[in-house]
Amino acid sequence: MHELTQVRLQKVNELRSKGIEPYGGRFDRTKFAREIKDEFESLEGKEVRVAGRLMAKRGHGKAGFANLQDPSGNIQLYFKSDDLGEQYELYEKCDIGDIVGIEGRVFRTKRGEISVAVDRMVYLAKSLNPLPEKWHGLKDVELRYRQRYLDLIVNPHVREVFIKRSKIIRSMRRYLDDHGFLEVETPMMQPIPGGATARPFITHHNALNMDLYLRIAPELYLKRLLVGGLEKVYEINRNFRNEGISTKHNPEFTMVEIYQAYADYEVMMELSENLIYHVVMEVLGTPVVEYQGVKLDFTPPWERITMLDAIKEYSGIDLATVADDQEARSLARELGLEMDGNATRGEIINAIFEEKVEPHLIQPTFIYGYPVEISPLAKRNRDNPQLTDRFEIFAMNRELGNAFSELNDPIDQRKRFEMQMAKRSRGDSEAHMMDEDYLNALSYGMPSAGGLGIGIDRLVMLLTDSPSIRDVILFPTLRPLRD
RNA sequence: GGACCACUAGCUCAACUGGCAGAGCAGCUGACUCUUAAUCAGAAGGUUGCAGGUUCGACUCCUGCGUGGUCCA
Repeated sequence: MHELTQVRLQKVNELRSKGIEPYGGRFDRTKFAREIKDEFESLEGKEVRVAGRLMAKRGHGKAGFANLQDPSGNIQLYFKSDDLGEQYELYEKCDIGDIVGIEGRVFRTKRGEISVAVDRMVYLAKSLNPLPEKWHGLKDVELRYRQRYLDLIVNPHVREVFIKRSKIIRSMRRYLDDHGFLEVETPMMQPIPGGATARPFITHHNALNMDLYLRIAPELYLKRLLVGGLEKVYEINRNFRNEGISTKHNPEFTMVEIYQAYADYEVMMELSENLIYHVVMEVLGTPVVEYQGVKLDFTPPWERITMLDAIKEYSGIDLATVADDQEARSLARELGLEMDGNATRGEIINAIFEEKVEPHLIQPTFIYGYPVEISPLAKRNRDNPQLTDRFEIFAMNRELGNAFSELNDPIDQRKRFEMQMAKRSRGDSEAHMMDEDYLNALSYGMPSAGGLGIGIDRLVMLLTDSPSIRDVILFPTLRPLRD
């Protein structure tokens, strides 16, 4: 045990031996720090009760100051031996980091600082471990993630990020609720993981003696609800993907998925623009977001461009004339792209897109017309069956959302699953699995529909100017510490 | 998975080309009844991420490992 902790434990014992409880109970706060400052004119001279954590202490012999931090901000406390008598010892025994309840009178110091002159103080929690440094805070990123509670105590900006995250999600919910969508919850543990291209986590149910997968997406369950007649549904919750960790990927992350019967992908484009614009305006009060020094304007309408046109525009390559897989592969070789020997035309188009176009997509943009091979759940385009009525939202070179006209033809859906199964048998562990139960649901008739998914963490990153996804997830996935 | 970088007191950081491990904050002792990064005086605090190696001598050089970060796949 550290020496600093021992000193504090000793203080706990001393307090107890004097009949003072270091870990108090209920304390009825009457004012927040912010309120005392805002309402000073009417509060001056009045009694208030505040509670929070002591963040600084400045002693002057028979008087002293401290700073109290509560969720609204900071307020200075003034302890005076003349006022407190024997209780002044409570001040002398308190440490930075202690959580206390204070009763006192509001006043302004000679230097102009609005303060509370303490008449009574109770310990609500004596802190045993020293807090990080008051001026520089906690900088070590590893410690910030492992001990997020410390990060939240000493780095005010971090608190703001997570408050903003909460506001973003609340705003999104309210918008969807107000537009007639029903929030639902579908299984996080699924017998067949579907709805995305990703490797799942596996877990085991003992009583049923069966393996279950943590979901990679809620999509197939939400579409079963469309079959069931719930025509406008959404779900905001966690997905789990068993893949690498980066500044843009965490194994568990939050998505909103939205489905609307009788709509299509164009309706979902409008919904995307309106929803995100609404959220940005409500949370930031301006449609222009500055991210890492770049200004992003979310005012609708956003640019819309097909994947093939975007490739032509940014690389000069015209892929419309590339007819089959064979031709696509030789083109990929010419471009120096490392592709699997079995790569299809659609996969190669996508690879070229990622390489040549994505780095240019800064402002919010809809890329639409995705190849059918990489879109196993999307409806084919009427005029070009090699493409689907699918789009992705890009901003700041990264994918923010994914949407399409939902494939509701059970025969075509079976073919798509079979194509995916063929990829699986060639060793692609990310390819979709066959889901007979889902096909059965489709066979009862699923209304035509548009579906949309938006990555909440990535949206929060943009709106909070956070460079890493770990800055917007309270407890990002980390390896446990070994002894 | 690969490359590169980081790891020194509770926290934030120093330590030249290999030559006595140091400062600020926090903590401790003392002074101080309007300070606010309070001030002043004093004492204390270390397995330099871990394990090896080279060397008269390693925070520093080499190898392996751990954790984290950035970039790439």
